[in-house]
Parts: sequence; C-alpha cells; structure tokens
Amino acid sequence: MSSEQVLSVEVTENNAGSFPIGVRILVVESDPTCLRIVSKMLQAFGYEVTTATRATDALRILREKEDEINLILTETHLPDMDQYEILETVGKLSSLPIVVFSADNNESAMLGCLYKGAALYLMKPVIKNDVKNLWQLTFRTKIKKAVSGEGSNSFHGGSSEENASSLTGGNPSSTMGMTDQKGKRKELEETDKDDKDNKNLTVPKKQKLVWTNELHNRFLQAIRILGIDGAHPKKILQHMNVPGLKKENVSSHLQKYRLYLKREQDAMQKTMIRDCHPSSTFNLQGGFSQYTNSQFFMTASQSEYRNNFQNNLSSPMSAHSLGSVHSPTHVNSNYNGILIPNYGQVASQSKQLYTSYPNSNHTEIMTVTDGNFSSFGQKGNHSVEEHLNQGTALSNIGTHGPTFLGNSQQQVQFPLPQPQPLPEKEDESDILDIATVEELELLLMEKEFLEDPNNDLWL
DNA sequence: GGCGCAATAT
DNA sequence: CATATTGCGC
Repeated sequence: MSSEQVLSVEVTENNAGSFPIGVRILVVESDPTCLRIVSKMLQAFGYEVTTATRATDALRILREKEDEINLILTETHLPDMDQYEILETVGKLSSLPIVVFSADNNESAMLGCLYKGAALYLMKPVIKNDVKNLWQLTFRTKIKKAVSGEGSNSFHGGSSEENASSLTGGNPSSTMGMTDQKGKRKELEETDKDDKDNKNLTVPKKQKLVWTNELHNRFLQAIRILGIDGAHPKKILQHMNVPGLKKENVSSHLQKYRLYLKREQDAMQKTMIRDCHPSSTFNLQGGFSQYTNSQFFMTASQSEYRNNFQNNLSSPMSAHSLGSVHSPTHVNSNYNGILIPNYGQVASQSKQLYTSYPNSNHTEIMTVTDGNFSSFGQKGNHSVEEHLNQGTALSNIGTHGPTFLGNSQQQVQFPLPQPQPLPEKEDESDILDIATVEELELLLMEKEFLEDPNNDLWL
C-alpha cells in the first residue's frame, strides 16, 4: 500500500491532542493513595474519572449510570469481592471494557483476568503509555469469554481476517500498528439463498448503511483528527477505513452531522450567551465522540434487541447479530453521546459544555440537561437495560467489528478493521505538557515508579 | 472531480 | 425516520 503519509495531521497539538479527550473511566481501587495517583494520571491525559473504592460502589455506579462511563479500570484485590468476582459481576451487568491493573505479575492472575473478560491486564506500576492508550479500548468490547467455563471458544478462529484483538496488548506502545487491512471484499453473498424461514431478505438491493455507534465513533474520530476544517468525505472515509463504506455514505452522514452541529450551535446562541467565556484555553477535541445514544439510532423492536443482548451476554457469537441493534427508546442525550470533552463534562454540572475542534480555536458551548444533552431525540427512561443497550451496541460492534448495512431486514455485515492508524507519532516523548502543580507532582511520581522497581505503592 | 447543500427518493 | 441519490453551483 501506498505509504502515503495519509493524513498529515498534527497530532501533537497540545496536551492530549492525539486521542479523544473525555473518555470516562471508572476506577475501582481500594487503596486511596493508589486511587488518587491513578486518577491523577488519567486526568492528566484528559480522561474523566469516576472512582470507587469498593466493588459494591462500583457496581452501584454502573447500575446507575453506566452510560456515563466508557471504560472500567479496576484492581482485583478489593475488600468486598475477591479476585475475579468483580470481573464476573461487572461483566454481567455491563458490557463496558474492563481493564485490570494489578501488582500480580504472574501468568495465572493475568490469564485469569483475561479469561474472565478483562480487556487488558496492566501491571502495576501503571505507566504513562498504559494510561494514555486506554481510550482505544472503548472502541471494542471486552471479549466475552464464557464467564463460566469453556473458554477457548474462538481464539484466533478460522481464516477470518477479523481478530486484531491486540489493542494495547501487554505493551501499549508497540502494538499500536493496527494490523493489515485485508482486501475489502464486499461480502454480500448469502442473500439470494432462499432463506427458508427468514421472513424477507430480498435480493441485494441498495443496502442502507446503518450508522452504528462504532461507525459513528470512527466518523467522529476521523473528524477530530482531521480537524473540522479538513474533514471532507474523502479524507474521512480514508481515515475511517471501513470496508464497503462509500464516500456517499460519509457525505450523507457528514451532511447530517453538520446540520446537527449547526442546529445545536444556534440553538445555543439563542438560549444562552450570557457569561460563557469561551476561554479557548481548553483545547478540546471535536466535541463528540461516542455516539452512544443518539437520534441516529433507529427504532427496532425492543424485544429483538433484548434477545440479542441476552444472547450476547452468554455467547460471543451472537455479537454478530447485534450490530444492527437499534437502540430502542434510548436515553436522552444525543449526538454527543458519551464522550464529551473532558473539561466540558466537568463544566456540565453547570449546564454548559465547552467544545471545540482540534484545529481551530473555535469553541462552542452546548447546553446539557442533567449531564445529558437533551436537544435531540426522544427522551427516555434511564432503565438499566437501556444503558446496557447502549453499551452493547457500542462495544459489540467494536469487538468483532461487524458493521451493518441494510435495513432491519436486509443487512449485510462485515468486520471492521482498525481505523486508520492514528498519525500518532509514537511517543514523541511526552505529549504531556504539564500545567498544574498536580500534574507535575504526578509526573514526578511516575518517574519514581519507573525508576524504582521496588516501588510497591501500587499494591 | 470533489465538495456542500438542498431537494427528493427510498 | 434515517439514509441515498441527484442536481446544481462552487
């Protein structure tokens, strides 16, 4: 492939310009000191942190607001739950990716956690790169390894090109290279086959692409990286790297996206313009990320969804049938979904969100209602199921990467390869440009950890 | 030819 | 309703 430096985007921007800011992480750690340190570290990278010192607290938080969390980072030695229990319990409750960080550096602990569903096992001390790359996991679900037995179901399965389960794998920095990018076959077979009991499945007409969370995420990610200014269909498409996705699809979506932005924007100006100092000091990422709950979800029978979800929980396989999961009523909030710029999120308590784009100082503000956007789409109940729903939709797709084209009836799925490698300049030293004392402190600590192998503070 | 946009079709 | 397609001006 053309080595073309595709996307010549400056990723170093500021602080955390190279990855989504505002990914929300729930940190579960019993040791307060450790918890604090980790939190700081995460925050320094732009993550938004929620903490819990006990497993029960973590579970409560998840139950109450899973949709406000993108990823769970947990210790395994918790006072109120033993080693794998948290993984199992959380696994049943949520489909969010779980990252374990532990001082146990023995293989069994590690494999045990992975087997129980952890998306990643980090060894303490946790270092910068580990933390820095965590956000990537929000693009895929943890792999639901039968939590109760019979594991090795589908390790590198057959010939499928899918796989690529090597996100930050053991060594974050190096594994980033995404894998190949297989041929992009359209795979639209299966259709003509007389699908016996299948209600309808008319011939491959024009499939309608369904913008799933995953797709939309990539879309947004691309925009973020390209900058709102350089976000044109072609580039976006390129960056999304989704086989089968056509420029027209992107164009269409982009058009709608712009409309949405615009609408939000001036709906904004009207509503409030008072004392919001557009202190562009914050260089937040392109506003939106996770498209976790939004109008883009179409309607579908709840039941269908539920079934899928259920299945998913029990078998990794069923994840395939999931991509099309249309979140039913789905919770309020809108396009913006989960990943809201870090600081913005913080500010959201006061009903305002500041967002801006990477390549511009443009900063805009959005109103929020209860931490969720409301302007869009229908309101909904906050039932756990719905939250789960969101999570499921988001993650499952991420796992196997199936993306769906087609209507609820005729759809085609195909695995999603990794998005175009981020133009990330591998570690060009540290993106971190410490600004506050706290961050400085953090760095120092980190340094100590790195230099002192006997540092047990993390335990 | 690509892009954005609006109208129109599905 | 969400997405696709088309046509037009840039």
